[in-house]
Amino acid sequence: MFFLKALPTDTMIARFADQYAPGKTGEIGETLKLLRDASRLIRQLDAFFARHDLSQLKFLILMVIDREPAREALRFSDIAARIDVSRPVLSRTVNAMLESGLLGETPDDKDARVRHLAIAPAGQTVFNSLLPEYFAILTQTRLGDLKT
Amino acid sequence: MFFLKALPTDTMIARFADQYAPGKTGEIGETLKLLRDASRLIRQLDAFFARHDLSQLKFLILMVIDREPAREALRFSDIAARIDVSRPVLSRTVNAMLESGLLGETPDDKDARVRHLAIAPAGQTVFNSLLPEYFAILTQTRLGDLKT
DNA sequence: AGAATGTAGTTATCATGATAACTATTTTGG
DNA sequence: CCAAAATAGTTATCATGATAACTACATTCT
Repeated sequence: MFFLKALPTDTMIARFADQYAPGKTGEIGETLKLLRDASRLIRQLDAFFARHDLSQLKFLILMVIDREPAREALRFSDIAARIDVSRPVLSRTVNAMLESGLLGETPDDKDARVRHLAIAPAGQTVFNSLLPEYFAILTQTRLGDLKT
Repeated sequence: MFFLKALPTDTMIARFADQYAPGKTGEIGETLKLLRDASRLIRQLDAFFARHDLSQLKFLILMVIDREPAREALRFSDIAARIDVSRPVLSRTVNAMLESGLLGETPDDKDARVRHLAIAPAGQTVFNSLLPEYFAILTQTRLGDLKT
């Protein structure tokens, strides 16, 4: 993600927008500001995960398995249903996490296509160790509260 | 961008967060919601630009040149100063826009390294034609107002 | 003047997102 | 029971973001 460093001033927005969305200058400014703040937060999170040889997606995969109360493992398709990412990317990422020992895999007895994916001990350790800073970043950097 | 489809419930967040950021459950939930909504808006914008053979970055480049009141062209480094993107990506994108006729280039008389980049007629036409829908997307999809 | 430093932008390489088309397996329906 | 359709996941290819290291030109300092 990236975005404008300096947002358009309301005057600029009005110059553009009055013609197309009259009276919505303030609303557009608000939305642009939130977009920019979101892009900054995403960057902070990406940098944080990269420092720990992880990525947002890998972290989310650990999270959706971990947060499932009644189940030890999720199927590939269950993970896909919970995270808004394309299946090929999920496939690639899950394989990398199996390689690096963050996840473990068991086959299905009934259906040879299905993969059951669980958090491996190393993955649980990493996940637990990152949670505090993850929440710290989320609470420090409230969207919409950043200064312009 | 991508994100969780279903956000963690407050109960889940509390289960994770109370240990690390006690009492901040609501705040964390808010931030996650905004992040998710931002990621959806970014997707909508990306899809919109892709339909018109453009990208967010190309559109922003046109915008920062267009919005400069006193100047016809900006230097490469001026554009880099206004958009929060890496120079190599900017370089690649500007070159593509020159190729496709959205931008025009003039050299600097004093400094052979410098490129002055202006919006070409075709670029101006495209930019003007996309503005209405761009603003429509920004106002329709207010961040934080999307339903969960 | 000429070496050293600074500045403008590029090249090379990688990471991580997407879609389209594919293989393999299971289920369905005549 | 077997062809057709549905489902699970992968492969191939591309788009677009990043950093590190580079080239080329300009400026500074002795």
